[in-house]
Amino acid sequence: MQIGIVAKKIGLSVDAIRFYEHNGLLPRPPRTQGGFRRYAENDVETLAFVRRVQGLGFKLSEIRDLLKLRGNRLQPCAPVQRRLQEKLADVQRKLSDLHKLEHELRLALRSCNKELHKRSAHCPILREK
Amino acid sequence: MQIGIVAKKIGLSVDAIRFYEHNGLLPRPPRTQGGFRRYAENDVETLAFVRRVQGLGFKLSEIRDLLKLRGNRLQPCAPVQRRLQEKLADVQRKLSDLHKLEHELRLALRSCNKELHKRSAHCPILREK
DNA sequence: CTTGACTCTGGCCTACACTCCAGGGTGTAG
DNA sequence: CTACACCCTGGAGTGTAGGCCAGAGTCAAG
Repeated sequence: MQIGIVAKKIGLSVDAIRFYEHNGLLPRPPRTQGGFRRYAENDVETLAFVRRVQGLGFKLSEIRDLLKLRGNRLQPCAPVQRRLQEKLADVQRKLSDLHKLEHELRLALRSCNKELHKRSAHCPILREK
Repeated sequence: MQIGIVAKKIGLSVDAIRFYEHNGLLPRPPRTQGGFRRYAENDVETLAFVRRVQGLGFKLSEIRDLLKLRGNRLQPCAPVQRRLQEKLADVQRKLSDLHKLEHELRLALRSCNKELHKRSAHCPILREK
């Protein structure tokens, strides 16, 4: 399979696939005499895995790490589970930050609303110390 | 006041202040004969404003925009309110995305847990199609 | 053999908000 | 007058995940 076919199958750009190879997320495939990359089904699965865990919020550098585990004969769950838990904790931190931010924004909006009722020309957000 | 003093007062780096000036978030201040920037209280307030709305999740380009409103004699609340509402909508979108992600991560963790109970050597995350 | 679609490499570009640096000049206290 | 801390400019670098491009080469079908 040449790179464009793989790209279409997986829904990635050709550039992205080459980028993954360059960054160690996909092994260098054999080449034709002319230098074209020749991929096998296996590579498609690897790319599918990459997409899947990317969808779980993992960075490419973290995925590279997961791919090492995936390459082992023994594929223990525990280290994967640890990474998932860390990621979950990250997400929860972000959620909590965003909830705080949401609260701040609501407070700011409320102070604007009061000022609108007063028909004042001075927005409290712009002036507040 | 020279730039280092302002930086300390506000809790910004000297570089950041120069960066803000360069990007139109702070007016170019008068200089000494030798070329040192001389800031007034007003500039400190502007920087404080920048930090405050940055804390509300606004980008520097958006803050530049808010600073224009702040420069007006009339300081109408309505446009500020509109921007706050847009920002709130952004935050809510992000919250919703993160909630979904949290859910996905929990599902993944659950499948790992089941496998651990089975004492299997094959992590479902690594193998799952 | 020709055509047209595909692929190759290398390198530069994007957004964001700065940080860090070299090589030089300045301000001020003692 | 001499330290020494501070400041100046311009430009490069950081991380993330690729996008886009030119100029050249290759593959497969007809």
